[in-house]
Amino acid sequence: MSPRRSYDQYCSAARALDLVGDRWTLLIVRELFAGPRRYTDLHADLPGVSTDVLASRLKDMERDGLTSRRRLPPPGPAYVYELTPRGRELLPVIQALGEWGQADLGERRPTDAVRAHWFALPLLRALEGEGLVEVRLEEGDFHLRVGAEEGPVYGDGPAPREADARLQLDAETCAAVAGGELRLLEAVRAGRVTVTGEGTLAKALREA
Amino acid sequence: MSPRRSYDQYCSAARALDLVGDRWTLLIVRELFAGPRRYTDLHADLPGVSTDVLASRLKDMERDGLTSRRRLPPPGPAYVYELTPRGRELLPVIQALGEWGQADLGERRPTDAVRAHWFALPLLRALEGEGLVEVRLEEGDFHLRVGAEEGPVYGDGPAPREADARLQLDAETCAAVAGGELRLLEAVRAGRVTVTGEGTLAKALREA
DNA sequence: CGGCATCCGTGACGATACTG
DNA sequence: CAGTATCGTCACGGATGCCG
Repeated sequence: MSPRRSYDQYCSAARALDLVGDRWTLLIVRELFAGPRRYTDLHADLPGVSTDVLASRLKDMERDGLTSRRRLPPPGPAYVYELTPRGRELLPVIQALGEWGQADLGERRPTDAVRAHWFALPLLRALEGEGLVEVRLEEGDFHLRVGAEEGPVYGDGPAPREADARLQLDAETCAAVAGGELRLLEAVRAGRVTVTGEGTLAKALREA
Repeated sequence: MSPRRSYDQYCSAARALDLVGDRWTLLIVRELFAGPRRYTDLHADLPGVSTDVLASRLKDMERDGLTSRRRLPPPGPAYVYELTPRGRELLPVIQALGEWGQADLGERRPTDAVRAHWFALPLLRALEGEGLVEVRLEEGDFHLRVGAEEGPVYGDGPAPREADARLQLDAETCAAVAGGELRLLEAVRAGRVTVTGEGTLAKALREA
Protein backbone atom coordinates (compact mmCIF):
# COMPACT_ATOMS: atom_id res chain seq x y z
CA MET A 1 0.00 0.00 0.00
CA SER A 2 1.32 3.40 -0.97
CA PRO A 3 2.30 5.71 1.86
CA ARG A 4 0.23 8.36 0.20
CA ARG A 5 2.58 10.17 -2.10
CA SER A 6 0.90 13.49 -2.71
CA TYR A 7 1.66 16.44 -4.94
CA ASP A 8 0.75 18.67 -2.01
CA GLN A 9 -0.90 21.31 -4.13
CA TYR A 10 -4.10 23.13 -3.27
CA CYS A 11 -5.54 22.40 -6.72
CA SER A 12 -8.44 20.13 -7.54
CA ALA A 13 -6.73 18.53 -10.52
CA ALA A 14 -3.65 17.76 -8.45
CA ARG A 15 -5.87 16.28 -5.74
CA ALA A 16 -7.52 14.07 -8.31
CA LEU A 17 -4.12 12.89 -9.49
CA ASP A 18 -3.17 12.14 -5.89
CA LEU A 19 -5.97 9.59 -5.91
CA VAL A 20 -6.02 8.23 -9.45
CA GLY A 21 -2.67 9.30 -10.87
CA ASP A 22 -0.74 6.18 -9.96
CA ARG A 23 0.09 3.71 -12.65
CA TRP A 24 -2.75 1.23 -13.40
CA THR A 25 -5.34 2.95 -11.19
CA LEU A 26 -7.44 4.47 -13.98
CA LEU A 27 -7.24 1.27 -16.00
CA ILE A 28 -8.58 -0.66 -13.02
CA VAL A 29 -11.43 1.84 -12.90
CA ARG A 30 -12.05 1.25 -16.59
CA GLU A 31 -12.29 -2.48 -15.92
CA LEU A 32 -14.69 -1.97 -13.03
CA PHE A 33 -17.09 0.03 -15.17
CA ALA A 34 -17.97 -3.40 -16.53
CA GLY A 35 -19.42 -4.25 -13.13
CA PRO A 36 -18.16 -6.28 -10.15
CA ARG A 37 -15.04 -8.26 -10.95
CA ARG A 38 -12.84 -10.70 -9.12
CA TYR A 39 -9.15 -10.26 -8.52
CA THR A 40 -8.27 -12.90 -11.05
CA ASP A 41 -10.49 -11.41 -13.73
CA LEU A 42 -8.87 -8.04 -13.23
CA HIS A 43 -5.42 -9.58 -13.42
CA ALA A 44 -6.35 -11.39 -16.63
CA ASP A 45 -7.68 -8.26 -18.35
CA LEU A 46 -4.79 -6.06 -17.30
CA PRO A 47 -1.81 -7.77 -18.89
CA GLY A 48 1.44 -6.50 -17.45
CA VAL A 49 0.26 -5.54 -13.99
CA SER A 50 2.06 -7.45 -11.29
CA THR A 51 0.11 -9.23 -8.60
CA ASP A 52 1.37 -7.10 -5.75
CA VAL A 53 0.73 -3.82 -7.53
CA LEU A 54 -2.82 -4.90 -8.35
CA ALA A 55 -3.46 -5.90 -4.74
CA SER A 56 -1.92 -2.67 -3.51
CA ARG A 57 -3.98 -0.51 -5.87
CA LEU A 58 -7.19 -2.26 -4.88
CA LYS A 59 -6.46 -1.56 -1.22
CA ASP A 60 -5.64 2.07 -1.92
CA MET A 61 -8.78 2.50 -3.97
CA GLU A 62 -10.94 0.97 -1.26
CA ARG A 63 -9.35 3.16 1.38
CA ASP A 64 -9.96 6.20 -0.81
CA GLY A 65 -13.60 5.33 -1.38
CA LEU A 66 -13.35 4.51 -5.07
CA THR A 67 -14.15 0.82 -4.75
CA SER A 68 -15.72 -1.57 -2.30
CA ARG A 69 -15.03 -5.24 -1.70
CA ARG A 70 -17.94 -7.62 -1.36
CA ARG A 71 -18.21 -11.33 -0.72
CA LEU A 72 -20.23 -13.20 -3.29
CA PRO A 73 -22.84 -15.60 -1.86
CA PRO A 74 -22.11 -19.33 -2.21
CA PRO A 75 -21.79 -21.36 -4.28
CA GLY A 76 -18.40 -20.18 -5.40
CA PRO A 77 -17.83 -17.71 -2.61
CA ALA A 78 -15.32 -15.14 -3.76
CA TYR A 79 -14.56 -11.51 -3.29
CA VAL A 80 -15.55 -9.07 -5.96
CA TYR A 81 -14.47 -5.47 -6.36
CA GLU A 82 -16.88 -2.84 -7.56
CA LEU A 83 -17.00 0.89 -8.02
CA THR A 84 -18.66 3.08 -5.43
CA PRO A 85 -20.81 5.99 -6.65
CA ARG A 86 -17.77 8.18 -6.13
CA GLY A 87 -15.73 5.85 -8.30
CA ARG A 88 -18.36 5.88 -11.01
CA GLU A 89 -18.10 9.65 -11.13
CA LEU A 90 -14.77 9.09 -12.85
CA LEU A 91 -16.62 8.31 -16.08
CA PRO A 92 -16.08 11.79 -17.55
CA VAL A 93 -12.36 11.51 -16.81
CA ILE A 94 -12.03 8.18 -18.59
CA GLN A 95 -14.21 9.42 -21.43
CA ALA A 96 -12.10 12.55 -21.90
CA LEU A 97 -8.91 10.51 -21.86
CA GLY A 98 -10.35 8.03 -24.32
CA GLU A 99 -11.54 10.75 -26.64
CA TRP A 100 -8.13 12.38 -26.60
CA GLY A 101 -6.24 9.11 -26.97
CA GLN A 102 -8.34 8.04 -29.92
CA ALA A 103 -6.15 10.14 -32.20
CA ASP A 104 -3.09 8.11 -31.21
CA LEU A 105 -4.75 4.72 -31.36
CA GLY A 106 -4.10 4.02 -35.03
CA GLU A 107 -3.57 0.47 -36.12
CA ARG A 108 -3.23 -2.27 -33.61
CA ARG A 109 0.41 -2.99 -32.82
CA PRO A 110 1.58 -6.60 -32.58
CA THR A 111 2.33 -6.11 -28.89
CA ASP A 112 -1.11 -4.67 -28.11
CA ALA A 113 -3.53 -6.69 -26.03
CA VAL A 114 -7.23 -6.39 -26.92
CA ARG A 115 -10.42 -7.02 -24.98
CA ALA A 116 -13.81 -6.58 -26.54
CA HIS A 117 -15.19 -4.48 -23.71
CA TRP A 118 -12.46 -1.87 -24.18
CA PHE A 119 -14.58 -0.66 -27.08
CA ALA A 120 -17.57 -0.22 -24.79
CA LEU A 121 -16.91 3.31 -23.54
CA PRO A 122 -15.97 4.74 -26.94
CA LEU A 123 -19.09 3.19 -28.42
CA LEU A 124 -21.18 4.48 -25.56
CA ARG A 125 -20.25 8.01 -26.56
CA ALA A 126 -21.75 7.37 -29.98
CA LEU A 127 -25.11 6.17 -28.66
CA GLU A 128 -28.05 8.33 -27.72
CA GLY A 129 -31.15 7.40 -25.80
CA GLU A 130 -31.64 4.68 -23.26
CA GLY A 131 -31.71 0.91 -23.16
CA LEU A 132 -29.75 -2.31 -23.03
CA VAL A 133 -27.58 -2.85 -26.06
CA GLU A 134 -25.71 -6.03 -26.88
CA VAL A 135 -22.62 -5.71 -29.04
CA ARG A 136 -21.02 -8.58 -30.91
CA LEU A 137 -17.48 -8.33 -32.14
CA GLU A 138 -15.22 -11.06 -33.41
CA GLU A 139 -13.08 -10.47 -30.34
CA GLY A 140 -16.01 -11.12 -28.03
CA ASP A 141 -19.35 -9.78 -26.83
CA PHE A 142 -20.30 -7.12 -24.35
CA HIS A 143 -23.37 -5.13 -23.45
CA LEU A 144 -24.02 -1.46 -22.79
CA ARG A 145 -26.49 0.13 -20.44
CA VAL A 146 -27.07 3.28 -22.43
CA GLY A 147 -28.25 6.14 -20.27
CA ALA A 148 -27.79 4.18 -17.03
CA GLU A 149 -27.73 6.47 -14.03
CA GLU A 150 -26.37 3.97 -11.55
CA GLY A 151 -24.68 0.59 -11.45
CA PRO A 152 -22.35 -0.76 -14.11
CA VAL A 153 -22.20 1.12 -17.37
CA TYR A 154 -21.30 -1.90 -19.42
CA GLY A 155 -20.55 -5.55 -18.93
CA ASP A 156 -18.61 -8.42 -20.39
CA GLY A 157 -20.35 -11.08 -22.40
CA PRO A 158 -23.90 -11.13 -23.79
CA ALA A 159 -26.66 -9.12 -22.14
CA PRO A 160 -28.12 -10.70 -18.98
CA ARG A 161 -31.65 -10.29 -20.36
CA GLU A 162 -33.19 -9.75 -23.79
CA ALA A 163 -31.45 -6.69 -25.17
CA ASP A 164 -33.32 -3.71 -26.57
CA ALA A 165 -30.90 -3.70 -29.47
CA ARG A 166 -28.15 -5.93 -30.78
CA LEU A 167 -25.28 -4.63 -32.89
CA GLN A 168 -22.93 -6.79 -34.88
CA LEU A 169 -19.82 -5.14 -36.29
CA ASP A 170 -16.09 -5.51 -36.62
CA ALA A 171 -13.37 -3.86 -34.59
CA GLU A 172 -12.35 -1.60 -37.43
CA THR A 173 -15.83 -0.15 -37.77
CA CYS A 174 -16.00 0.12 -34.02
CA ALA A 175 -12.79 2.13 -33.91
CA ALA A 176 -13.95 4.40 -36.72
CA VAL A 177 -17.25 5.11 -34.98
CA ALA A 178 -15.50 5.68 -31.70
CA GLY A 179 -13.02 8.02 -33.36
CA GLY A 180 -15.76 10.14 -34.83
CA GLU A 181 -14.59 9.42 -38.37
CA LEU A 182 -17.82 7.54 -39.01
CA ARG A 183 -21.18 8.16 -37.45
CA LEU A 184 -23.06 5.15 -36.21
CA LEU A 185 -26.08 5.95 -38.34
CA GLU A 186 -23.90 6.12 -41.43
CA ALA A 187 -22.21 2.86 -40.51
CA VAL A 188 -25.61 1.21 -40.25
CA ARG A 189 -26.64 2.69 -43.58
CA ALA A 190 -23.40 1.45 -45.15
CA GLY A 191 -24.18 -2.07 -43.99
CA ARG A 192 -21.15 -2.24 -41.73
CA VAL A 193 -23.36 -2.69 -38.68
CA THR A 194 -26.17 -5.20 -38.41
CA VAL A 195 -28.92 -4.04 -36.08
CA THR A 196 -31.51 -6.38 -34.60
CA GLY A 197 -33.93 -6.08 -31.71
CA GLU A 198 -37.23 -4.38 -31.07
CA GLY A 199 -36.33 -1.59 -28.66
CA THR A 200 -36.69 2.08 -29.53
CA LEU A 201 -32.94 2.29 -29.89
CA ALA A 202 -32.85 -0.49 -32.46
CA LYS A 203 -35.74 1.01 -34.42
CA ALA A 204 -34.18 4.45 -34.42
CA LEU A 205 -30.96 3.05 -35.82
CA ARG A 206 -32.71 1.03 -38.52
CA GLU A 207 -35.19 3.58 -39.78
CA ALA A 208 -32.56 6.28 -40.28
CA MET B 1 14.07 10.51 -21.31
CA SER B 2 11.73 7.58 -20.77
CA PRO B 3 12.27 4.57 -23.01
CA ARG B 4 8.58 4.63 -23.73
CA ARG B 5 6.97 2.47 -21.09
CA SER B 6 3.62 1.53 -22.59
CA TYR B 7 0.60 -0.34 -21.32
CA ASP B 8 0.47 -2.07 -24.70
CA GLN B 9 -3.30 -2.13 -24.86
CA TYR B 10 -5.36 -1.44 -27.95
CA CYS B 11 -7.55 1.01 -26.05
CA SER B 12 -7.73 4.75 -26.54
CA ALA B 13 -7.72 5.54 -22.83
CA ALA B 14 -4.66 3.37 -22.29
CA ARG B 15 -2.94 5.10 -25.22
CA ALA B 16 -3.68 8.46 -23.65
CA LEU B 17 -2.16 7.29 -20.40
CA ASP B 18 0.92 6.13 -22.29
CA LEU B 19 1.46 9.75 -23.23
CA VAL B 20 0.23 11.73 -20.23
CA GLY B 21 0.04 9.13 -17.47
CA ASP B 22 3.51 9.69 -16.09
CA ARG B 23 3.92 11.55 -12.86
CA TRP B 24 3.95 15.37 -13.31
CA THR B 25 3.04 15.34 -16.99
CA LEU B 26 -0.55 16.55 -16.63
CA LEU B 27 0.47 19.14 -14.08
CA ILE B 28 3.02 20.50 -16.54
CA VAL B 29 0.20 20.71 -19.07
CA ARG B 30 -1.89 22.60 -16.53
CA GLU B 31 0.94 25.10 -16.10
CA LEU B 32 1.34 25.53 -19.84
CA PHE B 33 -2.32 26.43 -20.28
CA ALA B 34 -1.20 29.73 -18.81
CA GLY B 35 0.82 30.33 -21.96
CA PRO B 36 4.52 29.99 -22.83
CA ARG B 37 6.70 29.47 -19.79
CA ARG B 38 10.37 29.12 -19.10
CA TYR B 39 11.98 26.14 -17.45
CA THR B 40 12.63 28.04 -14.25
CA ASP B 41 9.06 29.30 -14.04
CA LEU B 42 7.77 25.77 -14.43
CA HIS B 43 10.12 24.52 -11.77
CA ALA B 44 9.03 27.28 -9.41
CA ASP B 45 5.32 26.57 -9.83
CA LEU B 46 5.67 22.81 -9.53
CA PRO B 47 7.12 22.41 -6.04
CA GLY B 48 8.51 18.95 -5.53
CA VAL B 49 9.46 18.12 -9.08
CA SER B 50 13.15 17.47 -9.48
CA THR B 51 15.11 19.22 -12.17
CA ASP B 52 15.96 16.09 -14.09
CA VAL B 53 12.40 14.80 -14.10
CA LEU B 54 11.13 18.15 -15.32
CA ALA B 55 13.71 18.22 -18.10
CA SER B 56 12.91 14.63 -19.01
CA ARG B 57 9.16 15.25 -19.15
CA LEU B 58 9.60 18.32 -21.31
CA LYS B 59 11.65 16.30 -23.77
CA ASP B 60 9.10 13.50 -23.82
CA MET B 61 6.25 15.91 -24.32
CA GLU B 62 8.02 17.65 -27.18
CA ARG B 63 8.80 14.32 -28.83
CA ASP B 64 5.15 13.31 -28.44
CA GLY B 65 3.87 16.53 -29.97
CA LEU B 66 2.31 17.98 -26.84
CA THR B 67 4.67 20.93 -26.49
CA SER B 68 7.13 22.89 -28.53
CA ARG B 69 10.25 24.71 -27.50
CA ARG B 70 10.86 28.19 -28.82
CA ARG B 71 13.63 30.74 -28.38
CA LEU B 72 12.49 34.12 -27.20
CA PRO B 73 13.87 37.08 -29.17
CA PRO B 74 16.43 39.28 -27.41
CA PRO B 75 16.63 41.09 -25.12
CA GLY B 76 16.65 38.32 -22.56
CA PRO B 77 16.91 35.43 -24.98
CA ALA B 78 15.58 32.30 -23.32
CA TYR B 79 13.75 29.15 -24.22
CA VAL B 80 10.05 28.90 -23.56
CA TYR B 81 7.82 25.85 -23.66
CA GLU B 82 4.30 26.05 -24.97
CA LEU B 83 1.44 23.73 -25.79
CA THR B 84 0.82 22.63 -29.34
CA PRO B 85 -2.79 22.45 -30.56
CA ARG B 86 -2.68 18.77 -29.75
CA GLY B 87 -1.56 19.59 -26.24
CA ARG B 88 -4.32 22.13 -25.83
CA GLU B 89 -6.83 19.44 -26.66
CA LEU B 90 -6.10 18.05 -23.21
CA LEU B 91 -8.28 20.77 -21.72
CA PRO B 92 -11.31 18.46 -21.28
CA VAL B 93 -9.11 15.93 -19.51
CA ILE B 94 -7.78 18.46 -17.03
CA GLN B 95 -11.25 19.91 -16.58
CA ALA B 96 -12.77 16.50 -15.87
CA LEU B 97 -10.02 15.70 -13.40
CA GLY B 98 -10.43 19.05 -11.71
CA GLU B 99 -14.17 18.71 -11.47
CA TRP B 100 -13.81 15.27 -9.93
CA GLY B 101 -11.03 16.30 -7.57
CA GLN B 102 -12.96 19.31 -6.34
CA ALA B 103 -14.84 17.05 -3.92
CA ASP B 104 -11.58 16.06 -2.24
CA LEU B 105 -10.07 19.52 -2.14
CA GLY B 106 -11.54 20.58 1.17
CA GLU B 107 -9.57 22.91 3.34
CA ARG B 108 -6.06 23.84 2.47
CA ARG B 109 -3.57 21.62 4.28
CA PRO B 110 -0.49 23.19 5.84
CA THR B 111 1.73 21.32 3.41
CA ASP B 112 -0.21 22.46 0.35
CA ALA B 113 1.36 24.88 -2.05
CA VAL B 114 -0.90 27.45 -3.71
CA ARG B 115 -0.66 29.47 -6.90
CA ALA B 116 -3.33 31.93 -7.91
CA HIS B 117 -3.62 30.64 -11.47
CA TRP B 118 -4.52 27.15 -10.23
CA PHE B 119 -7.99 28.60 -9.71
CA ALA B 120 -8.16 29.68 -13.33
CA LEU B 121 -9.51 26.49 -14.90
CA PRO B 122 -12.14 25.85 -12.21
CA LEU B 123 -13.30 29.45 -12.56
CA LEU B 124 -13.31 29.19 -16.33
CA ARG B 125 -15.91 26.45 -16.05
CA ALA B 126 -18.18 28.86 -14.23
CA LEU B 127 -17.98 31.58 -16.88
CA GLU B 128 -20.12 31.85 -19.99
CA GLY B 129 -19.61 34.04 -23.01
CA GLU B 130 -16.45 35.51 -24.39
CA GLY B 131 -13.87 38.06 -23.41
CA LEU B 132 -10.79 38.86 -21.39
CA VAL B 133 -11.35 38.62 -17.65
CA GLU B 134 -8.91 39.74 -15.00
CA VAL B 135 -9.13 38.03 -11.63
CA ARG B 136 -7.65 39.43 -8.44
CA LEU B 137 -7.08 37.19 -5.45
CA GLU B 138 -5.06 37.86 -2.36
CA GLU B 139 -2.70 35.14 -3.51
CA GLY B 140 -2.08 36.92 -6.81
CA ASP B 141 -3.67 37.93 -10.09
CA PHE B 142 -4.38 36.08 -13.30
CA HIS B 143 -6.46 36.55 -16.39
CA LEU B 144 -8.81 34.35 -18.35
CA ARG B 145 -9.50 34.27 -22.08
CA VAL B 146 -13.08 33.09 -21.85
CA GLY B 147 -14.21 31.37 -25.00
CA ALA B 148 -10.74 31.45 -26.56
CA GLU B 149 -10.45 28.98 -29.41
CA GLU B 150 -6.69 29.05 -29.71
CA GLY B 151 -3.64 30.16 -27.79
CA PRO B 152 -3.35 30.24 -24.02
CA VAL B 153 -6.53 29.79 -22.02
CA TYR B 154 -5.34 31.80 -19.08
CA GLY B 155 -2.26 33.63 -17.93
CA ASP B 156 -0.41 34.65 -14.85
CA GLY B 157 -0.53 38.23 -13.63
CA PRO B 158 -2.81 41.07 -14.73
CA ALA B 159 -4.33 41.13 -18.19
CA PRO B 160 -1.97 42.29 -20.95
CA ARG B 161 -4.57 44.82 -22.17
CA GLU B 162 -7.65 46.44 -20.71
CA ALA B 163 -9.84 43.60 -19.53
CA ASP B 164 -13.49 43.25 -20.49
CA ALA B 165 -14.24 42.42 -16.88
CA ARG B 166 -12.37 42.43 -13.60
CA LEU B 167 -13.31 40.21 -10.69
CA GLN B 168 -12.07 40.65 -7.16
CA LEU B 169 -12.75 37.82 -4.71
CA ASP B 170 -11.13 35.63 -2.11
CA ALA B 171 -9.86 32.08 -2.46
CA GLU B 172 -12.69 30.65 -0.39
CA THR B 173 -15.33 32.14 -2.66
CA CYS B 174 -13.31 31.00 -5.63
CA ALA B 175 -13.26 27.44 -4.36
CA ALA B 176 -16.98 27.49 -3.63
CA VAL B 177 -17.79 28.75 -7.13
CA ALA B 178 -15.44 26.22 -8.67
CA GLY B 179 -17.01 23.44 -6.62
CA GLY B 180 -20.47 24.30 -7.82
CA GLU B 181 -21.64 24.99 -4.28
CA LEU B 182 -22.11 28.62 -5.19
CA ARG B 183 -22.98 30.04 -8.56
CA LEU B 184 -21.00 33.01 -9.73
CA LEU B 185 -24.11 35.11 -10.21
CA GLU B 186 -25.17 34.41 -6.64
CA ALA B 187 -21.70 35.20 -5.36
CA VAL B 188 -21.87 38.55 -7.12
CA ARG B 189 -25.32 39.19 -5.70
CA ALA B 190 -24.06 38.29 -2.23
CA GLY B 191 -21.32 40.87 -2.51
CA ARG B 192 -18.57 38.28 -2.33
CA VAL B 193 -17.33 39.23 -5.78
CA THR B 194 -16.65 42.76 -6.96
CA VAL B 195 -17.18 43.18 -10.68
CA THR B 196 -15.79 46.11 -12.65
CA GLY B 197 -15.24 46.70 -16.34
CA GLU B 198 -17.40 47.62 -19.30
CA GLY B 199 -17.46 44.43 -21.36
CA THR B 200 -20.61 42.43 -22.00
CA LEU B 201 -19.40 39.85 -19.55
CA ALA B 202 -19.04 42.39 -16.77
CA LYS B 203 -22.45 43.90 -17.50
CA ALA B 204 -24.12 40.52 -17.56
CA LEU B 205 -22.67 39.67 -14.18
CA ARG B 206 -23.68 42.99 -12.64
CA GLU B 207 -27.19 43.32 -13.92
CA ALA B 208 -28.24 39.87 -12.76
C1' DC C 1 -7.69 -22.61 -7.65
C1' DG C 2 -8.32 -17.85 -6.33
C1' DG C 3 -6.12 -14.26 -3.59
C1' DC C 4 -2.78 -12.47 -2.26
C1' DA C 5 2.45 -11.94 0.31
C1' DT C 6 7.39 -12.18 -0.40
C1' DC C 7 11.62 -11.70 -2.70
C1' DC C 8 14.51 -9.68 -6.10
C1' DG C 9 16.41 -7.11 -10.16
C1' DT C 10 15.56 -2.91 -12.68
C1' DG C 11 14.16 1.49 -13.44
C1' DA C 12 11.84 5.79 -12.07
C1' DC C 13 11.89 9.36 -8.75
C1' DG C 14 13.55 13.24 -5.48
C1' DA C 15 17.31 15.98 -3.51
C1' DT C 16 21.51 18.14 -4.03
C1' DA C 17 25.54 19.65 -6.37
C1' DC C 18 27.57 21.30 -10.25
C1' DT C 19 28.38 23.36 -15.06
C1' DG C 20 27.97 26.09 -19.66
C1' DC D 1 19.14 30.72 -16.37
C1' DA D 2 18.76 26.09 -17.96
C1' DG D 3 19.69 22.39 -17.47
C1' DT D 4 23.28 17.80 -16.59
C1' DA D 5 25.53 14.63 -13.15
C1' DT D 6 25.39 11.89 -9.24
C1' DC D 7 23.32 9.17 -5.81
C1' DG D 8 20.18 7.07 -2.41
C1' DT D 9 15.49 5.47 -2.22
C1' DC D 10 11.36 3.69 -3.62
C1' DA D 11 8.04 1.96 -6.95
C1' DC D 12 7.41 -1.34 -10.49
C1' DG D 13 7.35 -5.91 -13.00
C1' DG D 14 8.21 -10.89 -12.84
C1' DA D 15 8.46 -15.12 -10.44
C1' DT D 16 7.54 -17.92 -6.75
C1' DG D 17 5.33 -19.55 -2.53
C1' DC D 18 1.76 -19.84 0.90
C1' DC D 19 -2.84 -20.46 2.61
C1' DG D 20 -7.72 -20.62 2.66
